[in-house]
Amino acid sequence: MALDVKMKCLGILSWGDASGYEIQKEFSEGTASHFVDASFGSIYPALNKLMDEGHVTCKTHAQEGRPDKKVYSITPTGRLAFQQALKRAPSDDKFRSEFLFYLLFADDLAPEYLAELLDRKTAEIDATIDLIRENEGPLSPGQEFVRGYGLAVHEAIKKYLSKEKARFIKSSAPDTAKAG
Amino acid sequence: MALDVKMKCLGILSWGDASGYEIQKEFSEGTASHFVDASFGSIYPALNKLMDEGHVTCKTHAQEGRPDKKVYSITPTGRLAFQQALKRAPSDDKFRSEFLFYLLFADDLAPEYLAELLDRKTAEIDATIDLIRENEGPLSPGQEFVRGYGLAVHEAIKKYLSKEKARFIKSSAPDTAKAG
DNA sequence: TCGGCCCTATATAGGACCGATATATATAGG
DNA sequence: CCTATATATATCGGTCCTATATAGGGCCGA
Repeated sequence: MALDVKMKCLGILSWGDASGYEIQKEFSEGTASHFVDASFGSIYPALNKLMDEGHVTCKTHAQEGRPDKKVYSITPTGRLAFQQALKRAPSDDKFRSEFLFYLLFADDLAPEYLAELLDRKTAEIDATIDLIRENEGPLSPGQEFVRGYGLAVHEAIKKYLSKEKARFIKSSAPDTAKAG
Repeated sequence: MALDVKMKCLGILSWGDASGYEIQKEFSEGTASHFVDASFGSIYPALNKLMDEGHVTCKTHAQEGRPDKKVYSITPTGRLAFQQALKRAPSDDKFRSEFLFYLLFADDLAPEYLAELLDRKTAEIDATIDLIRENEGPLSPGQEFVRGYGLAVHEAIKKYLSKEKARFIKSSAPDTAKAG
C-alpha cells in the first residue's frame, strides 16, 4: 500500500486536530469510510510513531469519568511528509466481495437462500445510496467528485440487481425447475 | 471474514483438484481474482492445516527441474465443511481505493497530477472491462451473473469518469484558473 | 427507578494475512 | 546469448484487524 496507517492519519489530521477516537470515527462513519479504513489497533500505535517522528504533536485534555482525550495536531514536517506520500502512485483499487464468491457456487445453494442473499444485497446497496445522498453539505470539488463516483457505482449495482435477479434465481435452480 | 483462506481454498478445490500454485493463480488471474484473493504465504499453511483436519488429501507428482507438484483433492468431509461455511452470512463487501482518498485532497494536488491520476484510472478501468469481456466461455448461471455485475460496475465508472473528468479538473484548480 | 446497552476514550495481545525473499530449472523472447 | 518469465513450494518479517480490557456517562425501556 502506498499509504500506511500513519499516512492515512496524517491525511485526516491535515483537515484539523483530532483524537485517535475521532480519527477512527472518520474511517468507520465518515465519507472516507466507504473506501479507506483503519482500526484502533493500528491507529494508536501509528499516532505514537508519528509523535516520535515529529509529524504530530499531542495535547492532553483531562476528562472526568473517561480516559484523558489526547488531541493530535499535524506539524509542518508532518504536512510535508503527507504531501510527499501523495506523490507516490496510489495502489490499485481493491474490491473484495464474499457475496460474489458465494454466487460462484450458486449451483450448490438452495434457491431460497440465493434469493435471500440477493435481497440482503439489494437492501445493503439501498442503505448505502441513502447514506451517500444524505451527505449534502458544502463539499469541495474533490468530495463532490468522490460522492458522485460512489453514487454512480451503487446505482449501477442497484439497477443490475433489480434487472437480473429474477432471471438468475430461476436459471440457477434447474433441478427445482424440472421438479416443478 | 466469514471465509478464511482455508475455506476459500476448499471452494476452489470443490471445482477440481489443484496444487497450491494453481489455487493461487485462480486468486490472482482467474474470475475470482476480481473480488477475492489469497497469497502463497497463506495458501500453503492453509493447505497443511486442511490436511491435518482431513478436509483435503494430497498426491505428490515428482517433477524434474522444479519442486514436486503437490496436487490436493477435497474430501467428503471437506465438501461438508465448505457447505456449512456457505450457510454463514457473507461478510460485507469491501471497496478500498487510495485513488478516491487522494481525490479528497485534490486542493493540494497539481492539476496536471490530478489529470494523470484520472487518466491512469480510466486506462485501468478500460483494461478491466476488456478482461471481463474476454471471459466468454460456457459459464454457469452464477458465473454469468457475476460477470454481468462486474461489467455493470466498471462501465458505470467509465461513464462517470468520461463525463465528469474535465469539469472536475477545472473546478478543483481555482488558483490556477484565477491565475490564468 | 433500575438494569442493560451504547457512547466516549485509550490501549494491548493474539492471530490472520500479505509481501518479499529463497531455491531451482525450463522455456520464450529479444 | 542473456534476460525475463513461468513453474513450484516454502518461510519470515511485518502490518494490520479482531477481540478484549478498562471505566464511567447518558439514554431508553420495563
